Amino acid sequence: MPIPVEEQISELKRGAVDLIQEAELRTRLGRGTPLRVKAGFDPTAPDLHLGHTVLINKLRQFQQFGHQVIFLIGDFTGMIGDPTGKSATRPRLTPDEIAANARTYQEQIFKILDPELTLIDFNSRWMGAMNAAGLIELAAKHTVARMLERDDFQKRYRGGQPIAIHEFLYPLVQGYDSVALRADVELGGTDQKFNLLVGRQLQEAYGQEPQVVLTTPLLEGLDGVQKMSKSLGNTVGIHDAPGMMFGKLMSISDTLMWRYFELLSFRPLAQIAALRQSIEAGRNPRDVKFELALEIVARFHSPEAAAGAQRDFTARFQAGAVPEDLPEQLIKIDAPTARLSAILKEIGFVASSSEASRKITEGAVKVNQERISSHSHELAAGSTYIVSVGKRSFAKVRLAKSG
RNA sequence: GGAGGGGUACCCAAGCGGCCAACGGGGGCAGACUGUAAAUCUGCUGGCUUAUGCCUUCGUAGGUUCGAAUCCUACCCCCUCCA
Repeated sequence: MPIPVEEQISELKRGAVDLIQEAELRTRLGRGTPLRVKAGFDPTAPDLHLGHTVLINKLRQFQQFGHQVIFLIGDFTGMIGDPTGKSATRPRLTPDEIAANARTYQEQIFKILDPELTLIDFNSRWMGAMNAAGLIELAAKHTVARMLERDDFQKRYRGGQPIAIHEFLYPLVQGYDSVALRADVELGGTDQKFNLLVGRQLQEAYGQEPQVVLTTPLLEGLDGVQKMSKSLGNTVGIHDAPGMMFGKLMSISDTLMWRYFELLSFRPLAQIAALRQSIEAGRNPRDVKFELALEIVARFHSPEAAAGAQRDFTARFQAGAVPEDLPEQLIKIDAPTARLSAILKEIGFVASSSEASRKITEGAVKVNQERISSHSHELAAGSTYIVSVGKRSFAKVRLAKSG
């Protein structure tokens, strides 16, 4: 019943950047006992997007091969703040906040992971109990020279930038987590590579077999160039509404679509290769993109929601229809009528009434499917309108006189 | 400590007394074409109850002037070279 080792390895390597060491992984898999697979997460409020799910998808693959996933919430390391990248000081979280964040994580990750094979743990469990002597013992197991091998430490050291001593503790504690958990494998993004390797070294120092390290790439955002990140506004959030999620996925380029298939789809590689061939044979890439969008929306919502999103999408863009099920928004105005530009601003379609004016000039604004060209167009209280800016922003608004 | 260069709108970057709400590029948004893709073309890209009107903006605070992003003074920050 165990899945053949080579089959596991080829699937686990899919989309991965580093696998250190492949031979060690092969040996461990060959023993036939489930591996303990660890990945660490911030204790801060999770607001996951598809970029984060690349790693979680990889955890899922391990589970499908019967391995044990340990979802480690770094509530202790959170006190330090990972110095990787910029060091925005983190506010200390209370135990209640941490517990709440852990629940949010569960809610999100169990759309991908199997709860039966997922252990959620907190590193404060062992780090909170460690005393100063233990910490010194831990610190004695690593050297400054090795620490300075890390790219950003090296740059800062060379550049005369300060490095606080406690920043060295972050990789040490993260590495010690692997010791405490007796991890067989640790997963992380490519930016975590150094920290993951420290885990290997520490396990060795503590007399354990060093963990296998597997890193996953940073997913490109919707623009196809920069990494997916909230601050760049190129994300697909896993809480995005079905229609929104579907639309965003349809808007990616054909090239990027394959990257998403590789890293986000659960389809076997052979099936993806077949999809590629079908396009070469003349199939419309849009239809293949539909398949991707359907799969992802179904994962985070439901197959029905995905099918609905596709119908809506088709109706909207191929037949020019208004989206189904637009929630009605109630806008209170204090006069019998209100200027359209003010309403557009009110519902957030434009940032200012000047922008609203520009959009009207551009011919992007419609009310009840009619293009509006007057800057002083008025909407009346007591009526309901479908207003839209461009092809993506639609709203159904009902105006009511206040007071 | 000494010498020099620089801080302009989301980013880069012109402008160096009025024609500057500020060239150009990037990014973004919209229109056309499409497969809501890409590529391409076009327009827009401070704010204000659209006004050939008003208000705010060119590191910060003052000053000169009819008039300053542009000149002067002080201050803050960044970079390069020398010691």
